[in-house]
Amino acid sequence: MIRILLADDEHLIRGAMAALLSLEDDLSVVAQAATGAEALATARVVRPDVAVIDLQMPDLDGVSVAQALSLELPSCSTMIVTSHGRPGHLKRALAAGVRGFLPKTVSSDVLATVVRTVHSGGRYVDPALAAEAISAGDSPLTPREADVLELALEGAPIDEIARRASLSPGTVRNYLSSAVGKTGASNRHEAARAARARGWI
Amino acid sequence: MIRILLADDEHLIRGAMAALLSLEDDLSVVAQAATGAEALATARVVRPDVAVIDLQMPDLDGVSVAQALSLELPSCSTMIVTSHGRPGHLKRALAAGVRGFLPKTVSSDVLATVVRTVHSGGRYVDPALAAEAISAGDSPLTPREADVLELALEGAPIDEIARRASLSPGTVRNYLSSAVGKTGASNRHEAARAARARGWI
DNA sequence: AGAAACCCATGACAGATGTCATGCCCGCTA
DNA sequence: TAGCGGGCATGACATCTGTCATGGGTTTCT
Repeated sequence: MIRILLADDEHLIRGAMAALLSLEDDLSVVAQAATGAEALATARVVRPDVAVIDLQMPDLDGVSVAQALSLELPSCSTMIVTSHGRPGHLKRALAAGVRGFLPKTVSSDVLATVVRTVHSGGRYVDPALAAEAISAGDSPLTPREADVLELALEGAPIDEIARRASLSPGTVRNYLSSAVGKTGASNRHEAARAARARGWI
Repeated sequence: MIRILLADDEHLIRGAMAALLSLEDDLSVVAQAATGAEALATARVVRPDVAVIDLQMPDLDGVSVAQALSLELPSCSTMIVTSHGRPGHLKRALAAGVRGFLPKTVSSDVLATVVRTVHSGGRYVDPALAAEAISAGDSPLTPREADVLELALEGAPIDEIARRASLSPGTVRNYLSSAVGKTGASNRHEAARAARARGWI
Protein backbone atom coordinates (compact mmCIF):
# COMPACT_ATOMS: atom_id res chain seq x y z
CA MET A 1 0.00 0.00 0.00
CA ILE A 2 1.44 3.33 -1.07
CA ARG A 3 0.87 6.06 1.54
CA ILE A 4 0.19 9.45 -0.01
CA LEU A 5 0.31 13.02 1.26
CA LEU A 6 -1.88 15.41 -0.71
CA ALA A 7 -1.31 19.17 -0.66
CA ASP A 8 -3.50 21.65 -2.52
CA ASP A 9 -5.01 24.89 -1.34
CA GLU A 10 -8.21 24.26 -3.23
CA HIS A 11 -10.25 22.23 -0.85
CA LEU A 12 -12.65 20.99 -3.46
CA ILE A 13 -9.93 19.70 -5.71
CA ARG A 14 -7.91 18.22 -2.92
CA GLY A 15 -10.88 16.34 -1.61
CA ALA A 16 -11.79 15.19 -5.06
CA MET A 17 -8.30 13.96 -5.83
CA ALA A 18 -8.22 12.15 -2.53
CA ALA A 19 -11.47 10.45 -3.42
CA LEU A 20 -10.11 9.41 -6.78
CA LEU A 21 -6.83 8.08 -5.47
CA SER A 22 -8.58 6.17 -2.75
CA LEU A 23 -10.51 4.23 -5.36
CA GLU A 24 -7.25 2.49 -6.25
CA ASP A 25 -6.62 -0.59 -4.17
CA ASP A 26 -2.93 -0.04 -3.67
CA LEU A 27 -3.10 3.68 -2.88
CA SER A 28 -4.10 5.38 0.33
CA VAL A 29 -4.24 9.09 1.08
CA VAL A 30 -2.97 9.30 4.64
CA ALA A 31 -2.76 13.07 5.00
CA GLN A 32 -3.90 16.30 3.40
CA ALA A 33 -2.65 19.86 3.64
CA ALA A 34 -3.89 23.21 2.36
CA THR A 35 -0.64 25.18 2.46
CA GLY A 36 3.03 24.57 1.85
CA ALA A 37 4.02 24.94 5.47
CA GLU A 38 1.24 22.62 6.55
CA ALA A 39 2.35 20.05 3.99
CA LEU A 40 5.88 20.14 5.31
CA ALA A 41 4.85 19.86 8.93
CA THR A 42 2.46 17.03 8.18
CA ALA A 43 5.01 15.17 6.12
CA ARG A 44 7.48 15.21 8.99
CA VAL A 45 4.97 13.46 11.22
CA VAL A 46 3.28 11.14 8.77
CA ARG A 47 6.32 10.26 6.65
CA PRO A 48 4.36 9.37 3.48
CA ASP A 49 5.75 7.34 0.60
CA VAL A 50 4.68 9.86 -2.03
CA ALA A 51 3.81 13.53 -1.75
CA VAL A 52 1.47 14.96 -4.38
CA ILE A 53 1.80 18.72 -4.21
CA ASP A 54 0.10 21.58 -5.99
CA LEU A 55 2.49 24.08 -7.49
CA GLN A 56 0.77 27.25 -6.36
CA MET A 57 -0.16 27.54 -2.73
CA PRO A 58 -0.71 30.52 -0.43
CA ASP A 59 2.56 30.49 1.48
CA LEU A 60 5.27 28.08 0.42
CA ASP A 61 5.53 27.35 -3.26
CA GLY A 62 5.28 23.69 -4.29
CA VAL A 63 8.86 23.61 -5.46
CA SER A 64 10.13 24.91 -2.13
CA VAL A 65 8.20 22.21 -0.35
CA ALA A 66 9.65 19.62 -2.67
CA GLN A 67 13.14 20.87 -2.02
CA ALA A 68 12.69 20.71 1.74
CA LEU A 69 11.12 17.27 1.52
CA SER A 70 13.89 15.80 -0.62
CA LEU A 71 16.38 16.88 2.05
CA GLU A 72 14.44 15.89 5.13
CA LEU A 73 12.64 12.81 3.88
CA PRO A 74 14.66 11.20 1.11
CA SER A 75 12.43 8.15 1.33
CA CYS A 76 9.46 10.24 0.20
CA SER A 77 9.09 10.79 -3.53
CA THR A 78 7.62 14.14 -4.46
CA MET A 79 5.48 14.92 -7.46
CA ILE A 80 3.94 18.19 -8.55
CA VAL A 81 0.55 18.80 -10.13
CA THR A 82 -0.31 22.18 -11.52
CA SER A 83 -2.86 24.14 -13.48
CA HIS A 84 -0.40 26.46 -15.16
CA GLY A 85 2.50 24.53 -16.60
CA ARG A 86 5.33 26.96 -17.12
CA PRO A 87 8.59 25.61 -18.47
CA GLY A 88 10.48 27.52 -15.80
CA HIS A 89 8.57 25.79 -13.05
CA LEU A 90 9.36 22.42 -14.52
CA LYS A 91 13.07 23.17 -14.55
CA ARG A 92 13.08 24.47 -11.02
CA ALA A 93 11.04 21.50 -9.89
CA LEU A 94 13.39 18.95 -11.39
CA ALA A 95 16.34 20.78 -9.87
CA ALA A 96 14.56 20.54 -6.52
CA GLY A 97 14.41 16.78 -6.74
CA VAL A 98 10.84 16.38 -7.91
CA ARG A 99 10.16 12.97 -9.46
CA GLY A 100 6.93 13.64 -11.28
CA PHE A 101 5.41 16.72 -12.90
CA LEU A 102 1.86 16.77 -14.25
CA PRO A 103 -0.67 19.31 -15.43
CA LYS A 104 -4.12 18.94 -13.95
CA THR A 105 -5.46 18.20 -17.40
CA VAL A 106 -4.39 14.56 -17.17
CA SER A 107 -6.84 11.82 -16.33
CA SER A 108 -6.99 10.16 -12.96
CA ASP A 109 -5.62 6.96 -14.44
CA VAL A 110 -2.46 8.77 -15.36
CA LEU A 111 -2.23 10.31 -11.93
CA ALA A 112 -2.47 6.94 -10.22
CA THR A 113 0.02 5.42 -12.62
CA VAL A 114 2.52 8.18 -12.03
CA VAL A 115 2.16 7.85 -8.29
CA ARG A 116 3.18 4.23 -8.65
CA THR A 117 5.98 5.12 -11.04
CA VAL A 118 7.64 7.64 -8.77
CA HIS A 119 7.16 5.40 -5.77
CA SER A 120 9.09 2.63 -7.46
CA GLY A 121 11.94 5.02 -8.16
CA GLY A 122 10.96 6.17 -11.64
CA ARG A 123 10.42 9.64 -12.98
CA TYR A 124 7.62 11.03 -15.06
CA VAL A 125 7.17 14.37 -16.74
CA ASP A 126 4.16 15.19 -18.85
CA PRO A 127 5.27 14.91 -22.49
CA ALA A 128 3.63 18.14 -23.57
CA LEU A 129 5.26 20.10 -20.77
CA ALA A 130 8.61 18.47 -21.46
CA ALA A 131 8.39 19.47 -25.10
CA GLU A 132 7.55 23.01 -24.12
CA ALA A 133 10.44 23.19 -21.70
CA ILE A 134 12.85 21.91 -24.31
CA SER A 135 11.66 24.27 -26.97
CA ALA A 136 11.85 27.16 -24.51
CA GLY A 137 15.54 26.41 -24.14
CA ASP A 138 17.92 27.93 -21.67
CA SER A 139 17.60 31.53 -20.74
CA PRO A 140 19.76 33.81 -22.88
CA LEU A 141 19.36 36.56 -20.31
CA THR A 142 22.26 37.66 -18.17
CA PRO A 143 21.57 37.79 -14.42
CA ARG A 144 21.15 41.56 -14.39
CA GLU A 145 18.91 41.50 -17.40
CA ALA A 146 16.72 39.01 -15.61
CA ASP A 147 16.69 41.15 -12.46
CA VAL A 148 15.67 44.24 -14.30
CA LEU A 149 13.05 42.43 -16.36
CA GLU A 150 11.54 41.06 -13.20
CA LEU A 151 11.19 44.53 -11.79
CA ALA A 152 9.61 45.58 -15.06
CA LEU A 153 6.93 42.89 -14.70
CA GLU A 154 4.63 45.08 -12.64
CA GLY A 155 4.69 47.86 -15.17
CA ALA A 156 6.80 50.29 -13.19
CA PRO A 157 8.40 53.19 -15.07
CA ILE A 158 12.11 53.05 -15.75
CA ASP A 159 13.08 55.48 -13.04
CA GLU A 160 11.50 53.34 -10.40
CA ILE A 161 13.15 50.22 -11.74
CA ALA A 162 16.46 52.04 -11.64
CA ARG A 163 15.92 53.03 -8.03
CA ARG A 164 14.85 49.57 -7.00
CA ALA A 165 17.81 47.98 -8.76
CA SER A 166 20.24 50.69 -7.66
CA LEU A 167 21.23 51.36 -11.23
CA SER A 168 21.24 54.43 -13.40
CA PRO A 169 18.17 54.80 -15.61
CA GLY A 170 20.42 54.63 -18.66
CA THR A 171 21.81 51.27 -17.64
CA VAL A 172 18.34 49.97 -16.99
CA ARG A 173 17.32 50.99 -20.47
CA ASN A 174 20.30 49.22 -21.92
CA TYR A 175 19.49 45.98 -20.14
CA LEU A 176 15.86 46.21 -21.06
CA SER A 177 16.70 46.95 -24.65
CA SER A 178 18.92 43.92 -24.75
CA ALA A 179 16.22 41.79 -23.16
CA VAL A 180 13.64 43.06 -25.61
CA GLY A 181 15.92 41.96 -28.44
CA LYS A 182 16.49 38.53 -26.94
CA THR A 183 12.81 37.89 -26.37
CA GLY A 184 11.68 39.20 -29.72
CA ALA A 185 9.26 41.55 -28.02
CA SER A 186 8.46 45.09 -29.01
CA ASN A 187 8.70 46.68 -25.57
CA ARG A 188 9.80 45.79 -22.09
CA HIS A 189 6.36 44.84 -20.85
CA GLU A 190 5.91 42.32 -23.59
CA ALA A 191 9.47 41.15 -23.00
CA ALA A 192 8.79 40.65 -19.31
CA ARG A 193 5.69 38.59 -20.03
CA ALA A 194 7.46 36.55 -22.68
CA ALA A 195 10.40 35.88 -20.39
CA ARG A 196 8.10 34.76 -17.63
CA ALA A 197 6.13 32.54 -19.97
CA ARG A 198 9.34 30.81 -20.96
CA GLY A 199 10.47 30.46 -17.40
CA TRP A 200 13.41 32.79 -17.80
CA ILE A 201 12.42 34.92 -14.88
CA MET B 1 -32.38 12.84 -9.00
CA ILE B 2 -30.63 16.02 -10.08
CA ARG B 3 -28.93 15.65 -13.46
CA ILE B 4 -25.65 17.55 -13.70
CA LEU B 5 -23.45 18.73 -16.56
CA LEU B 6 -19.83 19.25 -15.58
CA ALA B 7 -17.49 21.45 -17.62
CA ASP B 8 -13.83 21.96 -16.79
CA ASP B 9 -10.79 21.83 -19.02
CA GLU B 10 -8.71 20.14 -16.36
CA HIS B 11 -9.46 16.50 -16.83
CA LEU B 12 -8.17 15.46 -13.46
CA ILE B 13 -10.30 17.94 -11.61
CA ARG B 14 -13.37 17.31 -13.70
CA GLY B 15 -13.12 13.60 -13.14
CA ALA B 16 -12.54 14.11 -9.47
CA MET B 17 -15.49 16.43 -9.08
CA ALA B 18 -17.64 13.98 -10.95
CA ALA B 19 -16.59 11.25 -8.59
CA LEU B 20 -17.40 13.40 -5.59
CA LEU B 21 -20.79 14.49 -6.83
CA SER B 22 -21.71 10.95 -7.75
CA LEU B 23 -21.22 9.93 -4.15
CA GLU B 24 -24.36 11.89 -3.31
CA ASP B 25 -27.50 9.84 -3.65
CA ASP B 26 -29.61 12.53 -5.21
CA LEU B 27 -27.01 13.81 -7.67
CA SER B 28 -25.92 12.31 -10.95
CA VAL B 29 -23.33 13.61 -13.39
CA VAL B 30 -24.88 12.88 -16.75
CA ALA B 31 -22.37 14.68 -18.99
CA GLN B 32 -18.92 16.20 -19.00
CA ALA B 33 -17.19 18.69 -21.24
CA ALA B 34 -13.67 20.03 -21.56
CA THR B 35 -14.37 23.28 -23.38
CA GLY B 36 -17.01 25.94 -23.43
CA ALA B 37 -18.28 25.05 -26.87
CA GLU B 38 -18.43 21.41 -25.96
CA ALA B 39 -20.36 22.24 -22.83
CA LEU B 40 -22.90 24.20 -24.81
CA ALA B 41 -23.33 21.52 -27.44
CA THR B 42 -23.66 18.80 -24.85
CA ALA B 43 -26.14 20.78 -22.80
CA ARG B 44 -28.41 21.17 -25.82
CA VAL B 45 -28.60 17.41 -26.21
CA VAL B 46 -28.58 16.27 -22.60
CA ARG B 47 -30.66 19.07 -21.12
CA PRO B 48 -29.26 18.80 -17.58
CA ASP B 49 -30.92 20.26 -14.48
CA VAL B 50 -27.77 21.98 -13.28
CA ALA B 51 -24.62 23.00 -15.14
CA VAL B 52 -21.44 23.28 -13.09
CA ILE B 53 -18.97 25.25 -15.16
CA ASP B 54 -15.37 26.27 -14.70
CA LEU B 55 -14.72 29.94 -15.26
CA GLN B 56 -11.59 29.67 -17.37
CA MET B 57 -11.69 27.34 -20.33
CA PRO B 58 -9.75 27.24 -23.59
CA ASP B 59 -12.35 28.64 -25.96
CA LEU B 60 -15.56 29.96 -24.51
CA ASP B 61 -15.37 31.63 -21.13
CA GLY B 62 -17.60 30.19 -18.39
CA VAL B 63 -19.69 33.33 -18.23
CA SER B 64 -20.38 33.23 -21.96
CA VAL B 65 -21.53 29.66 -21.65
CA ALA B 66 -23.76 30.61 -18.76
CA GLN B 67 -25.28 33.42 -20.76
CA ALA B 68 -26.02 31.17 -23.71
CA LEU B 69 -27.45 28.50 -21.44
CA SER B 70 -29.76 30.84 -19.60
CA LEU B 71 -31.25 31.84 -22.93
CA GLU B 72 -31.49 28.45 -24.57
CA LEU B 73 -32.23 26.29 -21.57
CA PRO B 74 -34.01 28.34 -18.93
CA SER B 75 -34.83 25.14 -17.07
CA CYS B 76 -31.14 24.56 -16.46
CA SER B 77 -29.57 26.39 -13.54
CA THR B 78 -25.97 27.39 -14.07
CA MET B 79 -23.28 27.68 -11.43
CA ILE B 80 -19.66 28.68 -11.78
CA VAL B 81 -16.66 27.30 -9.95
CA THR B 82 -13.30 28.97 -10.27
CA SER B 83 -9.76 29.00 -8.99
CA HIS B 84 -9.22 32.72 -9.31
CA GLY B 85 -12.14 34.59 -7.85
CA ARG B 86 -12.02 38.12 -9.15
CA PRO B 87 -14.77 40.53 -8.20
CA GLY B 88 -15.26 41.48 -11.83
CA HIS B 89 -15.97 37.92 -12.83
CA LEU B 90 -18.55 37.58 -10.14
CA LYS B 91 -20.41 40.63 -11.34
CA ARG B 92 -20.35 39.55 -14.95
CA ALA B 93 -21.47 36.09 -13.94
CA LEU B 94 -24.45 37.32 -12.00
CA ALA B 95 -25.41 39.56 -14.87
CA ALA B 96 -25.28 36.52 -17.15
CA GLY B 97 -27.85 34.70 -15.07
CA VAL B 98 -25.56 32.50 -13.04
CA ARG B 99 -27.21 31.13 -9.90
CA GLY B 100 -24.19 29.99 -7.95
CA PHE B 101 -20.60 31.20 -7.76
CA LEU B 102 -17.97 29.30 -5.81
CA PRO B 103 -14.20 29.25 -5.49
CA LYS B 104 -12.59 25.83 -5.72
CA THR B 105 -11.42 26.20 -2.17
CA VAL B 106 -14.81 25.13 -0.83
CA SER B 107 -15.42 21.62 0.43
CA SER B 108 -17.34 19.05 -1.53
CA ASP B 109 -20.17 19.24 0.98
CA VAL B 110 -20.69 22.84 0.09
CA LEU B 111 -20.55 22.06 -3.60
CA ALA B 112 -23.25 19.43 -3.30
CA THR B 113 -25.36 21.70 -1.13
CA VAL B 114 -25.11 24.55 -3.57
CA VAL B 115 -26.04 22.28 -6.46
CA ARG B 116 -29.23 21.46 -4.60
CA THR B 117 -29.81 25.09 -3.71
CA VAL B 118 -29.61 26.39 -7.26
CA HIS B 119 -31.66 23.49 -8.53
CA SER B 120 -34.47 24.39 -6.19
CA GLY B 121 -34.43 27.94 -7.47
CA GLY B 122 -32.11 29.50 -4.90
CA ARG B 123 -28.92 31.47 -5.37
CA TYR B 124 -25.58 31.12 -3.65
CA VAL B 125 -22.46 33.23 -3.80
CA ASP B 126 -19.40 32.47 -1.74
CA PRO B 127 -19.42 34.95 1.18
CA ALA B 128 -15.73 35.80 0.88
CA LEU B 129 -16.04 36.57 -2.81
CA ALA B 130 -19.15 38.60 -2.23
CA ALA B 131 -17.35 40.68 0.39
CA GLU B 132 -14.46 41.25 -1.98
CA ALA B 133 -16.77 42.30 -4.76
CA ILE B 134 -18.52 44.77 -2.53
CA SER B 135 -15.33 46.25 -1.12
CA ALA B 136 -13.80 46.56 -4.56
CA GLY B 137 -16.53 49.00 -5.40
CA ASP B 138 -17.90 49.81 -8.76
CA SER B 139 -15.63 50.29 -11.68
CA PRO B 140 -15.17 53.94 -12.65
CA LEU B 141 -14.10 52.82 -16.12
CA THR B 142 -16.36 53.32 -19.08
CA PRO B 143 -16.96 50.17 -21.16
CA ARG B 144 -14.53 51.26 -23.87
CA GLU B 145 -11.88 52.16 -21.36
CA ALA B 146 -12.19 48.70 -19.90
CA ASP B 147 -11.96 47.10 -23.34
CA VAL B 148 -8.83 48.96 -24.24
CA LEU B 149 -7.22 48.37 -20.88
CA GLU B 150 -7.84 44.69 -21.26
CA LEU B 151 -6.03 44.64 -24.57
CA ALA B 152 -3.19 46.56 -22.93
CA LEU B 153 -2.78 43.82 -20.34
CA GLU B 154 -0.42 41.78 -22.47
CA GLY B 155 1.91 44.68 -23.04
CA ALA B 156 1.05 45.25 -26.68
CA PRO B 157 2.04 48.57 -28.24
CA ILE B 158 -0.68 51.11 -28.87
CA ASP B 159 -0.90 50.52 -32.59
CA GLU B 160 -1.72 46.89 -32.05
CA ILE B 161 -4.32 47.73 -29.43
CA ALA B 162 -5.85 50.18 -31.88
CA ARG B 163 -6.00 47.54 -34.57
CA ARG B 164 -7.49 44.93 -32.26
CA ALA B 165 -10.08 47.35 -30.96
CA SER B 166 -10.78 48.86 -34.37
CA LEU B 167 -10.04 52.32 -33.04
CA SER B 168 -7.64 55.02 -34.06
CA PRO B 169 -4.38 55.10 -32.10
CA GLY B 170 -5.24 58.56 -30.87
CA THR B 171 -8.52 57.39 -29.38
CA VAL B 172 -6.79 54.48 -27.73
CA ARG B 173 -4.35 56.87 -26.14
CA ASN B 174 -7.18 59.00 -24.87
CA TYR B 175 -8.93 56.06 -23.24
CA LEU B 176 -5.73 54.80 -21.76
CA SER B 177 -4.82 58.19 -20.45
CA SER B 178 -8.20 58.47 -18.82
CA ALA B 179 -7.84 54.99 -17.33
CA VAL B 180 -4.38 55.79 -16.03
CA GLY B 181 -5.84 58.78 -14.24
CA LYS B 182 -8.70 56.78 -12.74
CA THR B 183 -6.44 54.02 -11.46
CA GLY B 184 -3.78 56.32 -10.11
CA ALA B 185 -1.14 54.54 -12.13
CA SER B 186 1.78 56.09 -13.94
CA ASN B 187 1.42 54.24 -17.24
CA ARG B 188 -1.03 51.98 -18.98
CA HIS B 189 0.68 48.76 -17.94
CA GLU B 190 0.45 49.63 -14.28
CA ALA B 191 -3.11 50.80 -14.88
CA ALA B 192 -4.04 47.50 -16.50
CA ARG B 193 -2.62 45.51 -13.58
CA ALA B 194 -4.32 47.74 -11.05
CA ALA B 195 -7.65 47.49 -12.82
CA ARG B 196 -7.42 43.74 -12.98
CA ALA B 197 -6.46 43.49 -9.33
CA ARG B 198 -9.60 45.42 -8.44
CA GLY B 199 -11.75 43.32 -10.70
CA TRP B 200 -12.54 46.17 -13.03
CA ILE B 201 -11.46 44.22 -16.04
C1' DA C 1 48.71 37.95 -21.68
C1' DG C 2 44.79 38.30 -24.54
C1' DA C 3 40.02 37.32 -25.72
C1' DA C 4 35.42 37.11 -24.36
C1' DA C 5 31.61 38.01 -21.55
C1' DC C 6 29.46 40.62 -18.24
C1' DC C 7 28.58 44.97 -15.34
C1' DC C 8 27.91 49.86 -15.27
C1' DA C 9 27.54 54.28 -17.19
C1' DT C 10 26.90 58.38 -20.50
C1' DG C 11 25.18 60.81 -24.57
C1' DA C 12 22.39 61.38 -28.64
C1' DC C 13 18.47 60.53 -31.51
C1' DA C 14 14.06 58.71 -33.26
C1' DG C 15 9.93 57.00 -32.28
C1' DA C 16 6.38 55.75 -28.82
C1' DT C 17 3.58 57.39 -25.28
C1' DG C 18 0.86 60.43 -22.01
C1' DT C 19 -1.64 64.69 -21.70
C1' DC C 20 -4.55 68.27 -23.05
C1' DA C 21 -7.63 71.00 -25.96
C1' DT C 22 -11.04 70.68 -29.26
C1' DG C 23 -14.71 68.99 -32.05
C1' DC C 24 -18.60 66.04 -33.84
C1' DC C 25 -22.19 62.52 -33.23
C1' DC C 26 -25.35 59.89 -30.51
C1' DG C 27 -28.70 58.60 -26.82
C1' DC C 28 -30.68 59.65 -22.52
C1' DT C 29 -33.07 62.48 -19.34
C1' DA C 30 -34.66 66.57 -16.94
C1' DT D 1 -35.57 71.02 -26.31
C1' DA D 2 -31.38 71.70 -23.93
C1' DG D 3 -27.88 69.69 -21.25
C1' DC D 4 -25.03 65.80 -20.08
C1' DG D 5 -22.22 61.83 -20.56
C1' DG D 6 -20.21 58.80 -23.48
C1' DG D 7 -17.97 57.20 -28.07
C1' DC D 8 -14.79 58.55 -31.49
C1' DA D 9 -11.38 61.33 -33.67
C1' DT D 10 -7.52 64.81 -34.61
C1' DG D 11 -3.59 67.81 -33.57
C1' DA D 12 0.12 69.58 -30.71
C1' DC D 13 3.32 69.24 -27.13
C1' DA D 14 6.33 67.33 -23.52
C1' DT D 15 8.10 63.36 -21.79
C1' DC D 16 9.26 58.59 -21.74
C1' DT D 17 11.39 54.67 -24.09
C1' DG D 18 14.08 51.95 -27.19
C1' DT D 19 18.30 51.86 -29.74
C1' DC D 20 22.93 52.57 -30.76
C1' DA D 21 27.75 54.01 -30.13
C1' DT D 22 31.19 54.34 -26.86
C1' DG D 23 34.11 53.49 -22.94
C1' DG D 24 35.97 51.76 -18.52
C1' DG D 25 35.96 48.21 -15.11
C1' DT D 26 35.83 43.24 -13.64
C1' DT D 27 36.06 38.19 -13.93
C1' DT D 28 36.85 33.84 -16.43
C1' DC D 29 38.84 30.93 -19.68
C1' DT D 30 42.51 29.80 -23.03
